[in-house]
Amino acid sequence: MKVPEHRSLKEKQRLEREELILQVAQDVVLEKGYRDTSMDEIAARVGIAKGTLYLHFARKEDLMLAFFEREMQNILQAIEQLPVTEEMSARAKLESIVNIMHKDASGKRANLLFILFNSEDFKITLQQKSLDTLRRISDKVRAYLEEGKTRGEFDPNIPTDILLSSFFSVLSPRAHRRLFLEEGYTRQEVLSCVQKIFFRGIAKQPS
Amino acid sequence: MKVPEHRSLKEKQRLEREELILQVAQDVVLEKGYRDTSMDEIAARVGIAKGTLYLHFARKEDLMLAFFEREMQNILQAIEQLPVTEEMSARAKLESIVNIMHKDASGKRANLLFILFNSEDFKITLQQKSLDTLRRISDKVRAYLEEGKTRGEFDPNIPTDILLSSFFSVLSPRAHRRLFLEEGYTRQEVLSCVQKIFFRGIAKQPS
Amino acid sequence: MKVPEHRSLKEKQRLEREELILQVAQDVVLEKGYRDTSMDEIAARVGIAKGTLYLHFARKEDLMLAFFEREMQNILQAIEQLPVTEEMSARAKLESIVNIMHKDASGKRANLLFILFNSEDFKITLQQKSLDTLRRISDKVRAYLEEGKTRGEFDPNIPTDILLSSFFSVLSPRAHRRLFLEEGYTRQEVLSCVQKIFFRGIAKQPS
Amino acid sequence: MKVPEHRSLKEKQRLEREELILQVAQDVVLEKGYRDTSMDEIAARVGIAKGTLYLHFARKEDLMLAFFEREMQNILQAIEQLPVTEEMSARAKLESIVNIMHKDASGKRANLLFILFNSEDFKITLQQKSLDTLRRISDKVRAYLEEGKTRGEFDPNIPTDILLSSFFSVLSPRAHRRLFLEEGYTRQEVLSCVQKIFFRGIAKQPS
DNA sequence: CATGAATGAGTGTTCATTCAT
DNA sequence: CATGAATGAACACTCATTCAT
Repeated sequence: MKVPEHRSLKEKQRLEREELILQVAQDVVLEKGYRDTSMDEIAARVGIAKGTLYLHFARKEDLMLAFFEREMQNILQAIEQLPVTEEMSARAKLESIVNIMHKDASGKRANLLFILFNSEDFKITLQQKSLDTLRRISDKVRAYLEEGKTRGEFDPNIPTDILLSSFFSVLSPRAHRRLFLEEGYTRQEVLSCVQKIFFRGIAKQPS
Repeated sequence: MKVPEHRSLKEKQRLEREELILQVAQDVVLEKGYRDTSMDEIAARVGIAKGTLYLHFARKEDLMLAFFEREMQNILQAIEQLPVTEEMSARAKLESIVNIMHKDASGKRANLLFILFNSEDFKITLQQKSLDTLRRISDKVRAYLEEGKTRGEFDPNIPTDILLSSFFSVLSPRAHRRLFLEEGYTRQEVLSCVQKIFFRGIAKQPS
Repeated sequence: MKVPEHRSLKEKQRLEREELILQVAQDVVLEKGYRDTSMDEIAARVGIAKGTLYLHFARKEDLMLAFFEREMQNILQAIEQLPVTEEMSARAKLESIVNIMHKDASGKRANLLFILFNSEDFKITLQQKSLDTLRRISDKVRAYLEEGKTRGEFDPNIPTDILLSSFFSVLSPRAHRRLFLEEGYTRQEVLSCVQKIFFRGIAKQPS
Repeated sequence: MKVPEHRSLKEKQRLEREELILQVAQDVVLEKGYRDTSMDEIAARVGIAKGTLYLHFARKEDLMLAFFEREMQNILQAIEQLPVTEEMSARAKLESIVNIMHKDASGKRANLLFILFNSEDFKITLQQKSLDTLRRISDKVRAYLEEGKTRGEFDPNIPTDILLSSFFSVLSPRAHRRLFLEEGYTRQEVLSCVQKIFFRGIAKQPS
């Protein structure tokens, strides 16, 4: 009995520390970007030696990928736990997804994902590991878009690929960053307008 | 009289070289990204010494800023030279602008702007220098958006800031990159669908 | 009575483990060389914690020295247990020694000694600890060389030191490695030729 | 005329510096071995910045290879410039080669070659670059060994490969290091004895 | 003005060694 | 006694920037 407890204590501490590292790494990446985030700085901010960092993540890449993946997992889980009923419209379902993506109060999550997503270096990592979670999220959205088309909610003349691409580009929280940060709009306000635009835009046209 | 002429000759050569540097720098950035573009490589490709590069641009940042600015200038000029007549709808005018942004056959221009716009390092520079041209382009778009509202083309209930932000996010050529590169759509096809979505989305609703 | 037994049991276990460590260390060194053998890997292969390794050997050097010494001890013992009769020629005795050095079928032993003997790092250790066993082995060879001289087998005009040095350089199994590995000669073949050369070379000249 | 002179001046300085780097690198390698020789230390001892080192040699490997190759070239050249006449015996020719290999008063050259030759890391480099010079030297020796066989000087029953391997192992200056350094023998003395052993050993046996 | 050699701070990563548990 | 997490010095290599010529 003793050993398991002991182990799980250590394991718990390990996970806590790993969590801390991920948190710090996120902060630094948010401040400085992927390239300018050095393992040195992360270690220093966490308050551990550089070598210790490498005990948790064998490469800088892995660390970055870890928190990217974690965020994607969070999103995917939230999406999968969404209460979807038959009578809900496709639009309502997609709006729930948008809400999840924007939920993070500080907007950190979205920024982070965006930074990584567009980092020249990270893209390579991403391709190599071909993140499954990413695909599953986008498949979910695609499924709802197609559902909307068959239900007669959305315009069937626009290819689903293009709808998907548009969904992520307009509704991406990053896209409208400036509005919150500099222009004083609330997230809610922006979100509701942008959704309005998108869903009107893709709505099935009265024949 | 002599000296000025001499000077202006030199000045002309200087400008020609500067132009060449900017061209080369663009190519390299397109190939390798901001961070992986080294001053060495630019100098080598231009065929001048590295020191000479620094005679034209005191920092790497400045060089990058310069060609960013130049592209923006090109776009601004094209926008300003657009043949706009009174009877043209606001939508038609905005579509012309979108065309300009996408015109560049290879998509080079758009890629370039996007790379810089999202480069971790360059963002800082951009904020510091607060590019005037950028503002003037966006002012132009904003003006047309507002014109559309007053003309009854666009929904007056959506704040212009949000329309603007949406305009740039959906219509950005970069947003839909994957569709050309991996999914086999043509630029034209994507563009026309995305425009349809956007303009329908912002259209004034029948009361 | 109890405690000593207990102790000796523990002591026995300790020695067994030490033996195991030495075995594993040898294998790794043979595979990867001195420098690329990490304490981590040895510990992992033995199945103990890294800290435990340091309970047995305070430094990496010491561990390496230990198995070097052990091999030398093995060789020395084998040499000392050689059945030497009065009527055996000095040459026959020396040939037995050569056989011992080459006996190890796989050539492991010889490779190992050579690796350590020529390892940049290890040489320092070797000098500091000035391995006694090494000297005893070479003393044995020297004794036979001198015996050969007095018996009239070997040329008395060549200083024994030089004979000794030559003995180890020509007859070293490592010296002819390439011949086995790349040229397809058998160990036996090479050995017999090389011995022929050496013993003819040092034979007393007919006056 | 001016530019060429200028260039050749710069070029001369460059070569001088490169020479200095090679010298220093040799010294450090002799002191510490391949692995423990750091680029930092070489730079510091030369009195230049680390970056400057990399201006001359793009990798540590290249620097090491450069002076290895240089030494081999020196030896090869000396061998090729040897005055060989028809009536010279094969043995005489081979002795000249041995003399060249031992000529270096301090024995530095030989040590250096040996260190590199047996460095775990450098071997890889050597294999990749498959040093031509090395092969040409050994081909020269092999040619003389075979000449000796056909002339009836050397024992035709021993495969030339084995003769070659023995030649380099017995006659290698490194093999007998200890004798000079610790036992007080002169190079000349050792050399002459060792040659005697080798050439007697390989001599054709009276039938 | 043009050059390009020189700089040196900075990067990710490794690994022998220590020590609290 | 055994553990293995933590350390931190060390390494090869890069590149924007400077400056003597």
